[in-house]
Amino acid sequence: MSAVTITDVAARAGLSIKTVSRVLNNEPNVREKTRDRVLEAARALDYQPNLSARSLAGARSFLIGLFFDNPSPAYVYDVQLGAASRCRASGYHLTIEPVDTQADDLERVVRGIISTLRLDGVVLTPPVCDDDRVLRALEASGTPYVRMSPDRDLGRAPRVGMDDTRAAYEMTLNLIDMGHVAIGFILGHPDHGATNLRYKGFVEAMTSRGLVVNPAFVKQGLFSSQSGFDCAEAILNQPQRPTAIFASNDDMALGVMAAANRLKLSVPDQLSVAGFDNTPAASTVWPHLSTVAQPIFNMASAACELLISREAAVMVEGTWVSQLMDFEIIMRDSTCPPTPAL
Amino acid sequence: MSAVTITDVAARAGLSIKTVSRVLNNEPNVREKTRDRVLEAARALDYQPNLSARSLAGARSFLIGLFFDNPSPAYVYDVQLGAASRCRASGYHLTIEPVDTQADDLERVVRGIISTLRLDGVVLTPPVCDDDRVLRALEASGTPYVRMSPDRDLGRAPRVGMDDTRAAYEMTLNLIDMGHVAIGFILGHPDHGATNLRYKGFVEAMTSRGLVVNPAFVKQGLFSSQSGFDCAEAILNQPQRPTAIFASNDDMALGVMAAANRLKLSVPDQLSVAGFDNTPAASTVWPHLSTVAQPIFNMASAACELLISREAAVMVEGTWVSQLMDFEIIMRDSTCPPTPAL
DNA sequence: CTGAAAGCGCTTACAG
DNA sequence: CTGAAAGCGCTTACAG
Repeated sequence: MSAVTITDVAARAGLSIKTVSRVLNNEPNVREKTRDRVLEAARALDYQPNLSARSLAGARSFLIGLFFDNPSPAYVYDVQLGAASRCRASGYHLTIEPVDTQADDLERVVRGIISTLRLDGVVLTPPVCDDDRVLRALEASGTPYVRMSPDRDLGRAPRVGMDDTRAAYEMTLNLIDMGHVAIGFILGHPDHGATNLRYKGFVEAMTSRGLVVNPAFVKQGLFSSQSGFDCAEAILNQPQRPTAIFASNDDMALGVMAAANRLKLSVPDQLSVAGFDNTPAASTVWPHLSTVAQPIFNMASAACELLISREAAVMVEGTWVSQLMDFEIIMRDSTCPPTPAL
Repeated sequence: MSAVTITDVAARAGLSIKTVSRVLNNEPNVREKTRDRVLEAARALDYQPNLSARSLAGARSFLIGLFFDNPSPAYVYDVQLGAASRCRASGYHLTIEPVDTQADDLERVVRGIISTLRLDGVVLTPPVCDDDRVLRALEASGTPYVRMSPDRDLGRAPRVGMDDTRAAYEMTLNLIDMGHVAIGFILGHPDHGATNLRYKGFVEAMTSRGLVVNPAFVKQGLFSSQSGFDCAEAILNQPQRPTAIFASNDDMALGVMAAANRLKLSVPDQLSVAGFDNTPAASTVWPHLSTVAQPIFNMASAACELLISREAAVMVEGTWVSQLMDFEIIMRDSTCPPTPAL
């Protein structure tokens, strides 16, 4: 039962608790020698500050909240690892709050969480980051928050993200450089902001290399595996076929591979397939899927960094901080140069 | 900025803060009328108790910790949903603590977390639940904890889990009832307790129906997709082939399907494949995989229940509480009756 | 059934 | 550069 308090440390060091507090909080105006004495006493006693006491007395709770609502588990998991690692480095802890963006009482729930926990900051993942009720509750309470990859209202609050357009652009370029000319594209869900950004990158890459986007090879999907399957069937059941299909997420790409299978088209020899997101399934499926890895871990840890440093709490020159992280293009076995027509 | 405190509520209700505290904590000995007056004042003021203050003054922190180390994201995600929902129902919150069971300073890290946060309880997922250093740190601090599906030392602490043997037994029975007689089995990683339990269920089901387990159809896997692939190749490249293969987890089952594909065996017509775990990939792959769904959400919420009710804190008749939850057998498209030899 | 006092372990002003 | 006092918002004994 460790009941070592700041008083014990002060007694052992022969100093006041205020001085101990100063050292522990890295405040200035402490003599080197005094500092060492405190640190040594704390170590000897294995002192651990009581978060509740710090929180009650001070302005900080050392708690950061992560709000999410059912995006993919793998996404949430990476977010948590990134956020937790940044938090731990500064003595913060992460509380997770699954919320239901469909719920009527969402605003009340969020308000309750914020005020009981006195969170120092909140990280919002899609689609929670685009929910007006959540943002309002946060703003009303004065709780700093950072949005990850928001879709709408980009200037409303601090955010971290990646450049979807450039990523789609580079993936497309990879396909073109392999020799593909006829490339199909499957759009994501029309409600998601990323859908247009990714398509834009695809079109820009094609255009930049003097290739035309064949409208018969572009279909509207919904980000689901089934929609990828349906779109791929529609594309591949035409007299003219593309030699590659770029689906704007991995789930749809898996559907494309299934459709190719059904049509006895072998991947990648007869059809190259590329996805986006680098989900776990991408490296489980056969052949392994070429895809774009989002910097999820880094985005989450950057979000916490902004919260902990309090950069997320202040506007600079009328705008909120906004940070784009580097993605990664991962070429695996589902793509190869097109087989020359025999 | 909501700064409504218990004092405000007391003032509005014309009562002392002690009485307000009694009502809010559901303590006995309060007149019905008084209770109503407090509740109304609290509602009118939109009062939210300050967790830090409650925690500092009282014996509880209203914080439950979830420790995990890199099992599958989908597993962790379900655990979190189950745990968080049970916590929220009682005004508790969940902090997540990714830990590294390979780390040298694991014990120090765990001790630090426990004492700064003053956790009311901890939920441990595999493999953290089998790490002696973590258990020791928890025990030394007197923090109640519940283990989810532990492998070793089952009597050491409270735990929740499922009956792996019976689940494997029932899945095997399903295969047999479809008409399969020659059934292959791929074992899990030798270090995992579930490996033997699942195999036991398989053998018992075969035996109970008077079928023999052909040793040539049983291979040692490692729970990885690649190991499933290798084992399946070994099994299927023999003169005699089983008509069904039961892999003891989904990852290996996906490897089996890939191997079948490579050998031009169509699933399920020429080979039925079953898995275990109901991972997301199981319902993404084509054909959808028949598998066993672990009651992960329920296990996690039961674990929190035990912590919140404090049942996890006391031994009864020399043993810790232990709870087995119901699993679910999910038959999808990767299994069907064997095709009669032509 | 209700309340006045003390105290949980820290940090915040304020002195010196 | 260091410290004594007050107080954060609750709950814990203890009275009545």
